[in-house]
Amino acid sequence: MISVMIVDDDPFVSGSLKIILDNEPDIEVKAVANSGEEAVKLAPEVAPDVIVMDIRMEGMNGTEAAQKILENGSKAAVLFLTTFLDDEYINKALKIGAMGYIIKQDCGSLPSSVRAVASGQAVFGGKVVEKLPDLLNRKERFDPSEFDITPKELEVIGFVADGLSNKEIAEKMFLGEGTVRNMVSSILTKLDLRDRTQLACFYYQKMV
Amino acid sequence: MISVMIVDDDPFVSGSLKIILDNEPDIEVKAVANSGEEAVKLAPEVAPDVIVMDIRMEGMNGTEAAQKILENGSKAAVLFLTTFLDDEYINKALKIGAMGYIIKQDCGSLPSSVRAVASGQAVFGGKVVEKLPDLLNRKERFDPSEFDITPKELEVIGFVADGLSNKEIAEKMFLGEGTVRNMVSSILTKLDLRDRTQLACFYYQKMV
DNA sequence: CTTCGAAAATGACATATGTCATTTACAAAA
DNA sequence: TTTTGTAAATGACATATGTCATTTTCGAAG
Repeated sequence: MISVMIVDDDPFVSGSLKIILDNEPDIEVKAVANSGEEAVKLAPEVAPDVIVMDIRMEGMNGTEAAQKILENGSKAAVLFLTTFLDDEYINKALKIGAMGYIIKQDCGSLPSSVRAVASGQAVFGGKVVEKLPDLLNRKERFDPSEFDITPKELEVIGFVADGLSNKEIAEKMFLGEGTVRNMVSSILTKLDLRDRTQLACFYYQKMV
Repeated sequence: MISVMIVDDDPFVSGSLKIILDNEPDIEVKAVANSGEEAVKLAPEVAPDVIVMDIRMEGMNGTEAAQKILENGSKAAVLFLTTFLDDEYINKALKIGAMGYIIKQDCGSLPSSVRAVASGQAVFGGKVVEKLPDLLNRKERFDPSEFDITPKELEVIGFVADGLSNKEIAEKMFLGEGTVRNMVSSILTKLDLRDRTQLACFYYQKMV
């Protein structure tokens, strides 16, 4: 028997979820919390196997609540429900160790998702997983040609973003240190940056 | 009733999987293929809801076979089995639109994973999902207390990673420039880094 | 061959940076 | 009160960095 706690600040939603899950023979809804705060309070005494939680809530939101709960030593698998496909939320959810992230709309698959999560697998809604490859492959939001960045300069940028000094870059590229210095200078001018640290920041924020 | 096709070049494994799945009342193993090539052939006539496939196989491997099958118009949800945690494979699997990626070892959860996949959710083995945040944004968890990083130093790190100079940081924090300089120096020593650019890189790779 | 132009290199310079030893300020503990 | 520990600041120093003007190299175009 899988014990579940439901967390949603909309009573209608949490009620519906309870009905859906209680209808399953091997799932039992042990508690329903109407806020993140309440969930944090209830979690230790209820000790559910799975927490089904809305990610958007008034007051303490889902990720915050889940984080607190997990910090408090709960071994529950957290399954987030959301109406939105928000990269931010996905990232946060993954970071705090959530075991699932599915879309409210397809609540028909909720029971099987709960079971999978309870058995230690991670579950993501189909639409969510479609986004993963893009996130994985770090798409560039930056077009080097727009700024007249040459291929060699692009290489230098990469090295700077690896934390290498001009001297080290020079060795890697078989160039003089002064040359690299000039190239960095040229890059900074083109990108309107001040120093190599800003260049590294730019790289991680806009390029990678 | 969920129809399944099993693909594994090890007859013992595919046999075991068949037994496990056939034991479920709502799952039916319609076909067993012993190679990627065979799977590609069988898929159109079997038209399974779910394909449970080993990712490492002689000849055509799992991702290649799955790609072919999906290209041929199959609407099956592909659930990969693997003994390894290989970033390469995860990436490929996600890219071609696989709906699951779980570890052979925990085959106990296979039925619930199959159900979840069949209902349109994506499933990842627990160990796999632990890797996702890193893959998603190259961030490992970093515990400041491990390195005796003080809260104020943490703030400085953030400013450095915004590309601010020591002077600018000093103004923001109402400190002397020299003080900030010392703090940066202290941080670099603690984290075993050489300069602020490396610190910025560290921030984007390990923190945030 | 000569000319041309881009890439590479050099040298000089000002500034930012990182390290270190030392001092000051200040609050908590004795 | 004095003592003590820590954060903050200072000053000195070597080095790295970024800018700029200039020169060299070298291959392609004439």
